[in-house]
Amino acid sequence: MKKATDFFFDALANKNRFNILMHLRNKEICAGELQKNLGIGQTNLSHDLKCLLNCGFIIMRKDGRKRVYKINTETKGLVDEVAKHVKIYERYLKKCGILKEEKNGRI
Amino acid sequence: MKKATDFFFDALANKNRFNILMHLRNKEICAGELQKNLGIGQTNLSHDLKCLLNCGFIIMRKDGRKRVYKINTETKGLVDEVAKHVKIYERYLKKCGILKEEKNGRI
DNA sequence: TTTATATATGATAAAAATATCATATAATCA
DNA sequence: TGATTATATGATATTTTTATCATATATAAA
Repeated sequence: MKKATDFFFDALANKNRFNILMHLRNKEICAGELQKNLGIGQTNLSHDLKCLLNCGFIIMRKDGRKRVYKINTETKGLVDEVAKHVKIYERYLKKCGILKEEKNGRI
Repeated sequence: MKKATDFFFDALANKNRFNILMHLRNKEICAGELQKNLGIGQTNLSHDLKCLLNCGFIIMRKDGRKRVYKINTETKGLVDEVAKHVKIYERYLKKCGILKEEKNGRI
């Protein structure tokens, strides 16, 4: 049985979803615009936004036929914290040797 | 090409690896003891410890034929922060509906 | 009230991560 | 030195995650 921490990382440790959060750090954006900015396919984006929404990381309001998304305060704090840590450990992470260098690639 | 953030989550968002960090939050432990406490297989544990070590999240010292591991300060801060956030969002995460409820299971 | 735009849904294919297996090394002790 | 304990390594099987496809719905405008 999965625990809250498992769900937390399932939600956050996804490239597309984390990118969405990064983009929402300082402004509200509608789905279509996110799609253009991030280059995520429409279907994936929709699934990912719903996930983030259901998890409570972002909030949504309708504006005509668009849906406008905004990050919530605590999540913004966490995303900033993660970004900070990534910067600190960047050089180690990139030469870990256990984590795969490329998607689908050899170490 | 993977970026630092991708490696960061590859390293941290792994159940075993995050559990190891949780266990190392307040004390040093050797590999064998971690194995007993966490119920991870020897091989996996070894791979995971090496990963965390290479990423700079933990440090190691040899003690006879044992290897004793300790979390570093910044990582401890991050792990605590994550634990805090998991607590805040727990109820939402568990009923996301997009994230799978069980490994290998239906939503 | 038909058409267009914006986004959602669910099934499955494709890709990636994790666990397991067999074996290797390193340190200590008899 | 040979045996034992503690841990590491690399290849591959297994499982899980992510992307894609086909289609649906919701809102607005013509």
